Amino acid sequence: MFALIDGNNFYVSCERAFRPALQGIPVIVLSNNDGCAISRSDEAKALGVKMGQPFFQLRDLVEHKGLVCLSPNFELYGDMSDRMMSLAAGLGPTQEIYSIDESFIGDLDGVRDLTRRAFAIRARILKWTGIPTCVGLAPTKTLAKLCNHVAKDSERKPGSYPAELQRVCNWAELSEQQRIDILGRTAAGEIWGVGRRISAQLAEQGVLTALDLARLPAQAARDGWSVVLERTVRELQGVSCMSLETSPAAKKQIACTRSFGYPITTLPPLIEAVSEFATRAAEKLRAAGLRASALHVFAHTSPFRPGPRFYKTALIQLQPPSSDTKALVNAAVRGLRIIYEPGYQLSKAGVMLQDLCPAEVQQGDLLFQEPVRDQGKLMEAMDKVNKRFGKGTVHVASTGVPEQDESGWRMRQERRTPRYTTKIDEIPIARA
DNA sequence: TCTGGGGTCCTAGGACCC
DNA sequence: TCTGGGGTCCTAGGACCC
Repeated sequence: MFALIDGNNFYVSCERAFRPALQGIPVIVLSNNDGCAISRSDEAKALGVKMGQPFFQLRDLVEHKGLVCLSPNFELYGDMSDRMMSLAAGLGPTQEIYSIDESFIGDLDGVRDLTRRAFAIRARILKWTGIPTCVGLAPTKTLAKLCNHVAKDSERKPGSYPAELQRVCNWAELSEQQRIDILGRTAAGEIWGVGRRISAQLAEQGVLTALDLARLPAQAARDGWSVVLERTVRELQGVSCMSLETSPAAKKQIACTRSFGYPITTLPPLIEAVSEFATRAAEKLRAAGLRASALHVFAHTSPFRPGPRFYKTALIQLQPPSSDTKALVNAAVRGLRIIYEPGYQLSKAGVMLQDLCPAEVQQGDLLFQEPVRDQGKLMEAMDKVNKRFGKGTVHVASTGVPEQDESGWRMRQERRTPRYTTKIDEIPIARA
């Protein structure tokens, strides 16, 4: 048996935990650039705010319906997540932290009173962190996800599922008829692993509900789609195909990418932005104890706006593999100069580090020893200073950036205060 | 004016090898 | 001009997740 415990409207719930005045009103948390909604309270969902909906489309709701928009505070959410996860771990012997707001608990076979224990854990999480959660319990991860969805929706949308399944839904305690009923009420696209594309293709074949999907022969799922969908079908049929990943897999890629507040049309601000991304990425790389052998840098125009399209990436090999900010910034800027072409309104850029390897120097790996040792001290000192005094206190200068620069990127950097958010002092703050 | 950021996995197709 | 079959590796692109 698996449990899936996850926080309801997680980022909004984190904000609410410290600002009770946000309870009961429509609230959303916006993305980095205040670009779009990334977390919505139930009230905001009821107003029709969609996940990922751009902020500028929400003006009316802000003005006329009292929608409150908050800029994100990812450090807070990370802290709250840690607390929630350690409490959730109390439900069973093994835990997989699947995302910032979800964890699977495994090896629950034979645990007595599982449903009651699940209620107790969610009550404890609510009491100690202020985060409301729902729990799905089932013999496969996919069904646990479904049960979690049922637990949430039956509370949020009365009538969608039987009311007694609110908050905690245990597949093992359902009758065959109840299971069929639940699967039949759930759209195939709601199932974990079935996204927009595949659900459209399934619909063409007459597979509309989770029940239809569960009744699809596994081989047909494989032949018509892929082994991924086949696994999903089997899991819906109660055959566990996905095990618990208790230790996080080694990172394969580290990225830092951003959309710009304004389109960028010239090279200097782009160099500045990309240098910043490479710096952030290098910090993450060192924090993970890794070096990168390859760096991708990309820039592109907005897919939402008319005009000439530009979408290019450069791949720079790093030999020897490095975690040195100077080396990574240089590589990123070099790549950028290769792909850059004037005449485009660039909306987004980023740096991705790939082919990661452990930072420890292997015995006999003489080639790497000198540079790694030298870089190490300086970078370590930089990380410490930046951790203590704030991001970017010490940084690597990029070549070729003019002193004065009135372009979009800098404007965005200076506009630290979000375009629209509820001011912190307008809302009472609970005890920390 | 304004549309997230960070990931993973799978597959198809090309290059290359014997 | 005719022109095998099987395997591996790599990469790009697609699809998905939160």
